[in-house]
Amino acid sequence: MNKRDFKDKVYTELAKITKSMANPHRLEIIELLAQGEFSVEQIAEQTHLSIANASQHLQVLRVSQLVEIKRQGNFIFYRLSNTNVFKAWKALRELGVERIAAIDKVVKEFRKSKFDFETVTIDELIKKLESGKVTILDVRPDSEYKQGHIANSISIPIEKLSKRLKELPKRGEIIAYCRGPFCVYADEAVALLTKAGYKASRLEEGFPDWKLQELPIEISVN
Amino acid sequence: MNKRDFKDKVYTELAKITKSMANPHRLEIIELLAQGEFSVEQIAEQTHLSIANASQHLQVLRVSQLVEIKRQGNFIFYRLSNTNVFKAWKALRELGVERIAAIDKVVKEFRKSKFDFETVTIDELIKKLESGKVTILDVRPDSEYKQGHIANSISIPIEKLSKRLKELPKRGEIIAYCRGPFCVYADEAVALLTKAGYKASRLEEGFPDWKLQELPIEISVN
DNA sequence: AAACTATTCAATATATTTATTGAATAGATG
DNA sequence: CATCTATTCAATAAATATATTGAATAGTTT
Repeated sequence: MNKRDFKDKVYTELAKITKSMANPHRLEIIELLAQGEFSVEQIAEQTHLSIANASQHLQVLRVSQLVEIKRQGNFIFYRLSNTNVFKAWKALRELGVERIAAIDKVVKEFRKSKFDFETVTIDELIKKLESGKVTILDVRPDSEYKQGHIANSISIPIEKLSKRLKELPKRGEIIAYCRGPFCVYADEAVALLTKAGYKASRLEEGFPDWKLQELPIEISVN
Repeated sequence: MNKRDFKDKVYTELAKITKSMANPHRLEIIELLAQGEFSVEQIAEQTHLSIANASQHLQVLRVSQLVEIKRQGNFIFYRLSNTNVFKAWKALRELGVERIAAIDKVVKEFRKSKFDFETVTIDELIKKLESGKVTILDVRPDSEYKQGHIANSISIPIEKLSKRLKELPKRGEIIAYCRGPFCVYADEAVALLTKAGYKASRLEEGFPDWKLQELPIEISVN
């Protein structure tokens, strides 16, 4: 094999992997799977795809080895095959937000139009935890919380939050978090909490970002 | 704008960026531009593309804002618009090498068939620099060396190495480096040096990886 | 073993991506 | 101002990606 053939092969393979990520639905699936395992049906529902279409996209990800499966009862559960997959998604996400004004604009405008609150980064949250009284609130669905959450966080899925407000301490500050920067559960939570008189803000990033930094997490067993 | 429209817009924009990277030639161009600035002609030559084809690929990268241009005399020079572009490429590269056996296999087989030497990682090089006598050798073309190189490295472009061996100290160890893990200049250098009786090995990563870690670098002015 | 269920496959039409060719352009040089 | 040169554009044909539909499959449950 000569030098040129070698390069062609390597870049072609790398382009295949990149192509397998280069689709809006597949990126959304990757972000979802960064939370844990999901069946095809769940993935289809969360991403607003038909089952057959979701399955096709999952096959693409599977061929390029970005996801793995596990059979459980009648269901097949998909998960990311490695943290490197999330790392690549995160790098693309950060490149996009920083480079493409359109993305930053859409995110900012959507948030401002509906919520307009300050956000807190992971670094800022770490500092807050050292000094003050902070309650960390996980507003993702229960199954995602169980598969891994920030240590000492409280789980109240967003759709139950309005009825379970009394579980939260009135004193101190509440930081709500969810799947990632494009997930709006935490925004909705902050809106609700602020209206109810709490001092609340959202974590800019999501649980997978926290986990990637090897910050303390908990997993529910059974 | 509702939640779904918001998500669709964000993921569509991110997929556009990802698509703009998802081509073997464009990935190769990105890795090349991580070394510095190049004219369209130079890019076409380095990547074995026709000028028109290279130009088209560069337009794709330009539209998605991954590269920027600068006019100088008759030439237009392209460069990466931001370190986030290299970060994304690096993340994809590492995902590929770790996930896709085909890539790792091609790289290992190509090296073994022609060279079969040990490699040194950046972390290992840092340790070596602290303890022993190490000569760092940059075998990239002169123009790339000038645009940035590892501090205290010696520049001998690969095609001149055989005639300039006497410039290198016989005592101690020589670590050769070039553009990145898929660049073979450093492999060729190690083969040549070993044959000439030097103790030599190549740096696994390339100059951009060293720079990204904010390790000491030098830039030639004028 | 039959029935059931979640998932995958296959076929199709449409849209997008790619390399090639040759012409057009914009800016520099004489 | 005319000429030159590096780069870009436009048109094309071939290849690849996508969503939809309905049928097929593989594994579970009864």
